[in-house]
Amino acid sequence: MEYNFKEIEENWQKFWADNKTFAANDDSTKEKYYVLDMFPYPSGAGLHVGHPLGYIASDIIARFKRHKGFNVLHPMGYDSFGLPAEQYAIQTGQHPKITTENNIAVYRKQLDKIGFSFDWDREVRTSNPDYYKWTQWIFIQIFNSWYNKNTNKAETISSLISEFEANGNANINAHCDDDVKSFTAQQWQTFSEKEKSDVLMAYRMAYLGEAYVNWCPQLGTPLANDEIKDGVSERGGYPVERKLMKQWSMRITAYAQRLLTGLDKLDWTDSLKEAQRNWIGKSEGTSLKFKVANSSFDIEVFTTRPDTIFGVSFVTLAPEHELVNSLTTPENKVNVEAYVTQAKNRSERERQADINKITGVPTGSFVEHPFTGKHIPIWIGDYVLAGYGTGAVMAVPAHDSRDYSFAKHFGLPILEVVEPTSNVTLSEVEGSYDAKEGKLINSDFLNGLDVKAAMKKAIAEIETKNLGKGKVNFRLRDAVFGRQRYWGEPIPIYYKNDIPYALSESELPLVLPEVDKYLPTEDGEPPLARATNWRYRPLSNSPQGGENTKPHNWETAGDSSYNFTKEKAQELRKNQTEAEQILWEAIRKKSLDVKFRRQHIIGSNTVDFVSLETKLVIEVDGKIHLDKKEYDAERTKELESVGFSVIRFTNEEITNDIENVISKIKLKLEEFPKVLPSGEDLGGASYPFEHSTMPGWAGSSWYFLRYMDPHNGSGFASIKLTDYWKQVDLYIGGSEHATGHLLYVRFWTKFLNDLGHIAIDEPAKKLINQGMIQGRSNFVYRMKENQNVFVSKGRANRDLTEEELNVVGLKTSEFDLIAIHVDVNIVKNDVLDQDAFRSWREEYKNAILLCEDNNEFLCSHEVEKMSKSKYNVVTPDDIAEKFGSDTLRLYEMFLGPLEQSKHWNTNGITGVHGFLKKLWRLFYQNDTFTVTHDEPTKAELKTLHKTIKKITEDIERFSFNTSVSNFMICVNELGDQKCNKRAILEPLLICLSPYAPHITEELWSLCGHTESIVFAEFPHCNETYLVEDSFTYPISFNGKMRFNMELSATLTVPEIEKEVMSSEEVQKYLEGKTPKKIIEIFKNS
RNA sequence: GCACACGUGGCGUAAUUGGUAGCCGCGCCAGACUUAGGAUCUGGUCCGCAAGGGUGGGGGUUCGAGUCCCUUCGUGUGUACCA
Repeated sequence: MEYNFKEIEENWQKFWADNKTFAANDDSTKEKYYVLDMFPYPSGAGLHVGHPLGYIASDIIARFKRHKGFNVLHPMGYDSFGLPAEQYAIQTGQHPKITTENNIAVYRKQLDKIGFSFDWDREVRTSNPDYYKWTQWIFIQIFNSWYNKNTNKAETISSLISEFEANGNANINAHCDDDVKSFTAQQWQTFSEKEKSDVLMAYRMAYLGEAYVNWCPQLGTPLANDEIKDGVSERGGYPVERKLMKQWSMRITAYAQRLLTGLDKLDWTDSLKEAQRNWIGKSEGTSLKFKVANSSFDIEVFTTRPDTIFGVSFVTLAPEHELVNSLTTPENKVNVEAYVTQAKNRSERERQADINKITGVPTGSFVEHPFTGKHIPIWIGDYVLAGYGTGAVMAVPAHDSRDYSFAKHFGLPILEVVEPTSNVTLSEVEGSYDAKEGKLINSDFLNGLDVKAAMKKAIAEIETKNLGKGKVNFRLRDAVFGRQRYWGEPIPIYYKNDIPYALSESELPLVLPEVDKYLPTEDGEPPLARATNWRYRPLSNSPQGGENTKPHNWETAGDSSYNFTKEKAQELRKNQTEAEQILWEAIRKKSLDVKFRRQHIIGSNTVDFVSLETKLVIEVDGKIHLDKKEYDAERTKELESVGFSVIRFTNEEITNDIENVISKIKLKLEEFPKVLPSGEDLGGASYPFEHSTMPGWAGSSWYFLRYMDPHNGSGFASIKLTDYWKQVDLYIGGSEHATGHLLYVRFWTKFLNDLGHIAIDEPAKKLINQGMIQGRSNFVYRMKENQNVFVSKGRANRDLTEEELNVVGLKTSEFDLIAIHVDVNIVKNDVLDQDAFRSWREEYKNAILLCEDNNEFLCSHEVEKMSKSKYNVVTPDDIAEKFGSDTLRLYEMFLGPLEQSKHWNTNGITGVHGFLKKLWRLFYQNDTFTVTHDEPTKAELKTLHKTIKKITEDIERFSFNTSVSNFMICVNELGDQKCNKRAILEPLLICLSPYAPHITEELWSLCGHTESIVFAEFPHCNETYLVEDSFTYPISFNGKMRFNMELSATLTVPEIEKEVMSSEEVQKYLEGKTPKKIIEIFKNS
């Protein structure tokens, strides 16, 4: 029987889905194993063959661990907020929600086809209100926290407030804004609410602050540093400029040191850890004050080379430095102002472009050298960054290349203070001598010391003289958290009298509202400002819901679903039950002194009766409610969470004794006195929400936790489950997230750990980067002279024949060619399918193709990124269609080491497919399935156990390409042995099943098993089968192998040596000489 | 510029710790079965007739180096005025 992969794969995929084979168990005695994949953004282009690479690898591990008896958590979901869907929405008006849902459907279909063992019941989507409710909740925790440097932890803001109330901020050692003024407890008490808020803002971990941001006008949003590539936006390639904006930011810098030291205990790739280290950019140095001559100002600089203090020949300030104006002398005023304006407007891109262009102006002021008292000029230069260190440097041109270029350009003095110790002399050094090696010269008390000693002495001297102190600086900046965009999580903040307040937990999720357009408003406000009536209404004192006001926490905020519920409510009002009718008349007649509404919408519920003033809900439970106890309880809980109380009556109670019911209601009303709107809230005052949304990294910074408890309605994940699943044991993802996502997720994990919400402080124990798969594009050459003529690659430089010249319509063979992309799917091994080419596009229908002598048309090729526009996209679906998913899985692994980047090329795929066919054939004889119970031979056992050993080792070191080879060797050997024995083939199927799950399930069930192979125990290697009777020893002379000798494996070392030395061959190579040394090497020794 | 990674047949690659370089697959060559093959199967395939030589180049450590060290060239990735 043929290997019918299509049928087999569809059947087993259905089986796994129907039986929920891969559901992880939250309550298991098995050891847990958590394998996580990179969170995909569902783009419109769907998956190409590069995407599944990591997923296949992680799936192999997940399946392997199941065979090894682990309780495996292997989830998948979508990072479904993001720019592309929004850009598409702007262009087409299509709601990003719809685009996203469609894209997800495509992804899901593609993923299912590859046979991944995901637990789909745990799927999460960051754009789901159920999910982002908790993203918002975490934001509020961060907002309500400050970083205590004494405990080296984030703590809740209430501890800070109590300290302020008791002692002011004198004893507080916090990671906060630099310019916080000190105040006493008495002063704190006198502060207005706004003042208090402003002070707290300087301490909050999530804060609203003025910051220079990388503003991208085209995208209408600021971008984080890691979203900019080469001075333009990573997405779309738009220019980026610097802009001072009020922005939500996160104090990730508080964690800089912990993020750095935490790397040491992580089993992550070195290159990735290195990238994070560089990004955090710790540098130890000294901050040092220079007194400005004839003035009371000091300039504080940061330097890593305090030893070169005597080499300072000028001081440079960043154009944004706060002292620029004060230090500029009248005669320099015009120049300085012009320079500062120009520098401020210079966009990031311009700065990138003329990186070597040196600009600057003198201020006319001078500082005094702290040791010599000499006057040193103060300059302004944009090579000094305002945001790093103190925004000012002491320039030592002889020993810093940037200072050197600046000094050379403006003719400033260069003072040499370090003499190299190596064999170069100072005069031989071109430019500056930056190395931290050498002896100090021209440096007073530092003379003769080497650089290290000089640094220590200089710092000591600086500290005794109270000029400054040792200081550590980080390159890492606080992370900008606000995006002026629509398709993201709303930031759960509203403004009352210009003071930002966070929503309370019960008011979450703050659902993304509907807008008419996905563009900024005319006033440049973010798209959310377009949402009419989207304002905060305090729940405690204003009418909620109803026909005219949409509740602010209306789920999905979709008009359609709101209208649906509203219509439903109207309908119910018209079709009241008998009991409802009786009660309605009663509560209206009996003057209860409060106004009731019937069938009124509160949140996502329609309640039977409600008094909005007293927040009392009356529910009438018909017969149907007998089976809906749980639903009712849930509903009550929900209503209570937004401040309502609920009283229930059955139909019978009402129809039998309405008086009793009314008195019960009266009693209840006394319990809950009327809350009348008062003061500024009278009439249901409302406040504007924050209009910016969260960045893409918000939702992805904690998704690994949500998978542990994806349906939890009362928390982001229960502590019981986060304690059980703990950390991700293996994460496979691309290195492109090194300085973005992977840093932020570590930050949030540490934060949640500080506050005691989770027990771990690092998200993933082990991390592997899968390499990128690049596309391979094909080109055809088109003649410029005659656009209808295409020339095969080998003909490009060859003259045309007489006949061809006629056909083409040229007089001579002189022509120019341009290469144009051609769909790789109509090219095989660079040979063009000519018919397919003609039908590919209308304009090529009558194309003239000048071919090689064998009538083939050859294309040229190039390695490029896979993209639609290059016609080089190969989708996993194409491969699965032609060869099956098992072949695709094996082939992607076979391509090379997981971490290496590679070019997509299907040249070898037939080999892999052939292997599966060979495997299939082992189970069949003359078209009938035949496996015997015969005793396996020694050779067969050796083949099997050798393979088990190799595969186990390979999987454990993530060497998937070599295991595919080993499977091939095994099947080749078993084929030679004509082996069809159950005792051999069944263990082999288990070994192979993580790699090729469908074919192995099929053969496993054909072998008579009724249980899925997924949980079959992985076979163990029995070393005794690997022992040999004899061994072929290689004999080397001077390290070079010359010949082999087969000897019995039972021989002892001296016996072997005797045998070898007495052999004729050895004598031949020795040529009568005596060997100096004889070395025997043994396996595993 | 700096940091990291990587250079092995015609190609993708293998050689876990320094110990027989080239496994497995593609491609290619030859053969079998075939009306036919882009199907299937079998055999061969680093270079050289051989001795021997071969892991980008040069040097070193070692009895022995693809593997370790130095240097140089090339490719890729990340980062960029971070004082």
